[in-house]
Amino acid sequence: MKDWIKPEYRRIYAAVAAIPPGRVASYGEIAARAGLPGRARLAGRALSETPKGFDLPWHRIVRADGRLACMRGQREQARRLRAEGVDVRNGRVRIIAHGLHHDLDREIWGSGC
DNA sequence: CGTCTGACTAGTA
DNA sequence: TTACTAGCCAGAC
Repeated sequence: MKDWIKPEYRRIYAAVAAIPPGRVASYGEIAARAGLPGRARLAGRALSETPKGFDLPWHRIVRADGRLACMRGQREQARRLRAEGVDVRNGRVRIIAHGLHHDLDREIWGSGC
């Protein structure tokens, strides 16, 4: 079993684990938060090789345009996201509402424009 | 070494 | 909206 994980991978896993339930983040966003800007593919690779023992919310990672990653568990990903209250329609989520950049709560409860 | 692949992204048409 | 491009970079061969 793999014991030594690259520091970059560990930071990526940490960034993924930091995503709150009901929110989603893109691969690029994860990479940036891990101190690896512009390396979205690395985030994807890291996630595809998540070692056992890392119980990460992988379903909260989507592509930059909101579409779910074209992978084996796309359906499972949609199911888990919906279970967290994320609106998934036709294989994509609304980044505007669930992305980390946007604070939905503030929009609802704030003073508006 | 070179080449291909991929859970990616931003830009252009 | 989709399709294609260049840029990206770690593994596998």
